[in-house]
Amino acid sequence: MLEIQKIRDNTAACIEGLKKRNFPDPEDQLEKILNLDDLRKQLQKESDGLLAEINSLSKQIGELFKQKNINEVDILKAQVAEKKEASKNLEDRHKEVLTAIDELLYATPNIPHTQVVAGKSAEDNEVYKDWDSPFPELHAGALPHWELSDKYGIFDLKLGVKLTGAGFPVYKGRGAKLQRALINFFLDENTKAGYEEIQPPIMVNEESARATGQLPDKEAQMYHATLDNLYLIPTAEVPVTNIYRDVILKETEFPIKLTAYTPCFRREAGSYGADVKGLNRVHQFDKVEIVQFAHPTKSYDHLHEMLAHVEGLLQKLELPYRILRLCGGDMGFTSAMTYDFEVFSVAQKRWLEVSSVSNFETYQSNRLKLRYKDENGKSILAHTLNGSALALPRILASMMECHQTEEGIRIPKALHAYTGFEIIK
RNA sequence: GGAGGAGUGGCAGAGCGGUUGAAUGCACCGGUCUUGAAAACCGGCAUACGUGAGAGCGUAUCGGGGGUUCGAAUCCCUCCUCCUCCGCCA
Repeated sequence: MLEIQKIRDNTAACIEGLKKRNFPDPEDQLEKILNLDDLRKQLQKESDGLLAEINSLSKQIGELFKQKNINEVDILKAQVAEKKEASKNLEDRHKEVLTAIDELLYATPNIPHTQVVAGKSAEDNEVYKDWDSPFPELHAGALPHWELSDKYGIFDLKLGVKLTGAGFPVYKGRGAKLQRALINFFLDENTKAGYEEIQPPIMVNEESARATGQLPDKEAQMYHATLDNLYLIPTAEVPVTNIYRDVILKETEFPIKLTAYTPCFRREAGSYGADVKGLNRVHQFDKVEIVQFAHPTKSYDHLHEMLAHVEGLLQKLELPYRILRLCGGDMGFTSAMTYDFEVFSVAQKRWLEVSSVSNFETYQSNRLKLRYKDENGKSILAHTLNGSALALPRILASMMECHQTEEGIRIPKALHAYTGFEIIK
């Protein structure tokens, strides 16, 4: 969530930023927050004063007891009782105001970076780096991945329906092996680039889900094990980022770079058509995530370093890609800047999103309470970043479609050592 | 799942109703000494919010939440976590 101090110091810039996202009536929203914060300060001042008086009276009572001056004690006790009543009321109001502020902050998205353009939807995204070579030529009768899957027996959605429900694919044979190969390939590449491999739990508690912003507003996106009040993670970002919840780092520890493979679970109801066909949108999928915790002055350097890393992966997979910088309206709620990677599927004649790399600046760390000490010993919020490197189903689909030949699906060279085969036929 | 024990500062560990935000040791930082280092000695060393130009002051926090009391790290309730024993089990 946003820092109130930042809103106070840069109100105009915050309003500008929210407008880029088409956030309705940002002036009103921020004003409400600031007014409530003023009220909060005033209430705390009153409450602290009252508590100080109570504390002081209690000490006096202690002294009087030692002196066996019981009559005086009763007078002071009465005073304390009175002040306590008032203090209780103040505290209740204080809590209410705090809750109200939180609710408003939860409902306010991150301020986009100044370079992010205004826009309403995907059409307004900037092409940051286009694919400038010809697209690979496919043979006549090239197929979309769901038909290729039937042809070569790569995954089985109907079987998933039998076992679980729609959107839970079953991978088979070389398809399953390819999944495993990709996971290992990505983890190895990420590790080589300096990311430490983490194997986190794939269920998290409420506190973790709250800290990375899945709760309260995106509750319906997550599978919830109600008996134990645990949530299946929608992305490794949740457990991995929470490793640094309530942590104060040393400035020298930056940057912290972590990578994790996990299954991801998303309920995402409400889409239809080509968007959800085949592997385009499923409820359970595998993803290798990269996460960085960075010094605020360096976070954009790291963002671009992550970009270059993901780009390298796509090159090794020999896929035609482009990089978009998302406009304000298409960016995620918590992001300050996001780049999307898209692979062009000649078979489907459209771009498929395969990775998203974002800088959250302090939006996440504020809720996480992830800070570092600067040279003056002051606590400063760190920046958090993450990206997919990479998500499996979309990549698998892209590879199937882009590398299909009349003989079968060609496996890019970089993967041969992992798959043990060079073609799926 | 059952029975018992325990959770205090970065770590270890006192305190078990009244100047205890918390002894002591270790670690860490600064200084003295030293050619340098070590040792020794001196000093510093939690977080958040409020307030103040600042020094500082106020408030809250001893696993989380609630309660008793004029006053709680200390008593009570509840939840969580860890340890020991029994049961079950990949």
